[in-house]
Amino acid sequence: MKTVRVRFAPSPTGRLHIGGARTALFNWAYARRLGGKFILRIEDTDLERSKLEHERAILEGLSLLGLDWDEGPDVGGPFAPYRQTERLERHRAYAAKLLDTGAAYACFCSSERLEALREGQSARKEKPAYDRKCASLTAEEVAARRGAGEKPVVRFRVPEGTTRFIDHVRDEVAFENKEVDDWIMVRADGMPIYNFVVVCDDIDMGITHVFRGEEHLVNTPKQVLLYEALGATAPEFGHLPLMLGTDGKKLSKRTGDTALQDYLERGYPKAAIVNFLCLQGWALNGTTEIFSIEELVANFDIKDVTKAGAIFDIDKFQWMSGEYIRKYSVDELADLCTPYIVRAGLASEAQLAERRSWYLEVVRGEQERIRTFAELPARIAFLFAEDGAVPYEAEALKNARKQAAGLATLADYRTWLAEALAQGKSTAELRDATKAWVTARGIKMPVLFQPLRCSLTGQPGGPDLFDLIRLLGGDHALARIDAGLQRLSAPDGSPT
RNA sequence: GGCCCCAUCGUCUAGCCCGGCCUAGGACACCAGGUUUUCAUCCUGGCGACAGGGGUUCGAAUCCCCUUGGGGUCACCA
Repeated sequence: MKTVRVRFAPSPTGRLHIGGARTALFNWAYARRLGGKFILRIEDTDLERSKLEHERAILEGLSLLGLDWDEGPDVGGPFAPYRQTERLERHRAYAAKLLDTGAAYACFCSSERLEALREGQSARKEKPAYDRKCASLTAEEVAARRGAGEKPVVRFRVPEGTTRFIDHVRDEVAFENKEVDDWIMVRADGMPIYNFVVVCDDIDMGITHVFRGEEHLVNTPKQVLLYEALGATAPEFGHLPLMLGTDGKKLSKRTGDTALQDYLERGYPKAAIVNFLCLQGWALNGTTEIFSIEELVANFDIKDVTKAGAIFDIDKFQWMSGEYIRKYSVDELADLCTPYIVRAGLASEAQLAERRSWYLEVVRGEQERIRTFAELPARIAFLFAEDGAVPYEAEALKNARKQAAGLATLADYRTWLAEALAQGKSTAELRDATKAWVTARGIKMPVLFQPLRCSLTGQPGGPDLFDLIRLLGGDHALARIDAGLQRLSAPDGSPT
């Protein structure tokens, strides 16, 4: 059994697409499961759009997800280089060989002619295809036109017949060759094109399995034909179902974030991203939703991948993210959230470090309420607000005002609390004593707690109020109650 | 439009390859209760699908065909 060699071959023309991340993940898992090699290759033959910064970002994204590669542009390997533009010599040699055997031919048709050709075809409702005008040029003609300075493209001469290949996701797929156009392998400027280089490099790098997105399914016959023309054995394929937007179409910016980076910035834990990606087209056993990347590796098989496209369900993703958030220790979660708090401008990293134990309490209080790291700042912003100007959310205000006796109760409680605080009551004592105080007055808990919560936090929900009083500090809590007494009686609850 | 791929709850899926154990299981979302000082967490319950039609078979979500629907792709992009 030959060693499995799979690759992920992104083009550095933008940020890492979330679908690309899943493709990488499945390739990686397949290699790791079978003890094979996972190779990273950069497809940068599109000189216009390829950028080194994109390449760096992509590598970084993969690393963050915990995917490591055995060979690649940064780590090298036995088949270096791993950037396609650095392999031009090899590609040229293959092209020359194909030209030599007649499997490919030079084509001098201009872009303009091709465009006109296509226009005419589609106007006549014919399928757009090259008319093979240059397919029968003699060697002499080609040489003459080259000599005259004309720059031809190189086209693949598609033979007759039917092309079949193994697809591990959907069994065998077949295409009639007559449906395949005489596609361009090399541009007029000498730069080879994707469908051509990918085959050259996969051959040179000994790639045994090609798992990629379903949008490449129609490219496959072109490539398989090329393997045959080159006398090479085609690898086995596996076309992964597309990740769809809520409109049911290929995930695009129209319907949601498409870049891995977007989700990282939105504060989804990496492990949650990996876990969720697994579920788009694959299932561990149908009942286990939460599992680790190690479990993926131990159980992954390309044959178990679903055939149908999967709509990216952000609701489920957020739920899963929350599950991961709750699994962290408070300490870890605090560290993970820190950048988001800093970015929101609530506090600097140094300030949070200074008040580490306070910060940990804050995080502990919100851990079961947030689903992403990025949700924390908005939830705790009230802690950093001016006592007299805590923003009141409409819902909080409504809840507070629903209590007819709320204001009077809060006023009385304010006096009682000041006294209790002065006595140095602990949080637990304060909590118990307050409940006793409420009970003694013969009123329901919310009568006090709603206006109190609104005054203190301005939010309709949140952690235990006595934990909050400790976090705020007694003086601040009292100041906020004083402000609340005023603001709750004002028509719009605005700070005075 | 041609070609190709696909088709189980609203969504992600298990089951399908090797028909019976499926009165189709799980999860998210949603709804209703419970717990709670609120929100959240947590717990309980509910809603909810084999696209349609033909076959094959004692028996089909599972096999075959057709229809319908959806998607992908038709570049000197990848």
